[in-house]
Amino acid sequence: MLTKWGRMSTPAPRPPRSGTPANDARTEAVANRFNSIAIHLVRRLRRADEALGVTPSRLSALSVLVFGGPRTLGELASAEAVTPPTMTRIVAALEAAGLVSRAGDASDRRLVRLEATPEGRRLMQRGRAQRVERLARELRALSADELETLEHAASIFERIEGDRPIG
Amino acid sequence: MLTKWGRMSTPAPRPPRSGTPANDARTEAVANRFNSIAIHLVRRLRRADEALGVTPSRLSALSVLVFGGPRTLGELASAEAVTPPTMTRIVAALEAAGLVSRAGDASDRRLVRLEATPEGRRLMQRGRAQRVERLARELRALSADELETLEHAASIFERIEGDRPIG
DNA sequence: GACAGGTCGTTAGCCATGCTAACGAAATGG
DNA sequence: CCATTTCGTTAGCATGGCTAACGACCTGTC
Repeated sequence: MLTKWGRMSTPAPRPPRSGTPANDARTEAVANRFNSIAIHLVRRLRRADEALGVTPSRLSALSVLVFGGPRTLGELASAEAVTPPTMTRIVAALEAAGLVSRAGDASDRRLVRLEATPEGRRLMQRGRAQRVERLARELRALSADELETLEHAASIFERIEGDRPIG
Repeated sequence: MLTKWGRMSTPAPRPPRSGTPANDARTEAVANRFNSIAIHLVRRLRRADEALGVTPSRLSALSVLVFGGPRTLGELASAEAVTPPTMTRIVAALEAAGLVSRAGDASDRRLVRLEATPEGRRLMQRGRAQRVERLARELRALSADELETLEHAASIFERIEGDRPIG
């Protein structure tokens, strides 16, 4: 369930591996906990990104271009799981900031191809540490085992979400 | 770094337990990955909550009242890590929906005390499964070990964030 | 070649949620 | 009593979600 940090500290019981109702309750509890965690992480992220002068959604889109390479606006919208009008707006801001450049497509004149500018790339590199400094600082207090747990959990989430077509 | 799911699959090296630069890079990488995960989870959550007719931020605040008990508006804002004006607006919507009730405080007339209504409580219970059904469904494909990893990771995050005063 | 249907990105409008600035009411402390 | 602090609200702005509508372009069929 969606609730405050620390309120979900009731550990779910260990069910068998099969998809039993108890297992369903367990996965639901996990999903609820991470939904709450996500909301608070995004709020934290928003505050950290203020120092960079770029918002989380914009940086997320820029990151796709920087690390995933150039793509069309529709592909970027799909990759970021938002509608094209939303991405149009985000890209317009990135362009205005000189972080993304836009070009047509020779084979299909409807398409808008987007690419990170050198400045956009530099900002991703430079801002990388600043953006997550606060969270990273708190993660430093964790043991290596705990860090490994988080890394493993991150991989699980990325695998789940990675099922989506990248385009 | 903030990027698309599946792009952070490069495992960080295993550093020693001490706070070395390599460990700093590792925690930073973990922080970056979870920041990206959080953005996408919230987007997914937003779509799921549409069925309930209540937005994620509102449900998060309601959840605090339902499970954490009544509190002042300022306390709720603090618990949710937003400013009082923002919480004023969120609470106004919850009140309009009959999910939260407001009262004065006998010992300090400046204070506004908030409490979940029976309807708010019922909605939290009823909507619980619906809200995270999609993510929970995907988590069902995980092994028990993986679920345990996620549960452990959730507890770590909740501990980090739980350091904040609840008020 | 003509045309219907589909695709792409943009514009407009609406809503929600963050923030800051400003303010009035109430409480606190000297 | 009065200056300062605290609390919640209002107003304004920016951002980011969405849907609806539209024009430009592409594709497939006749």
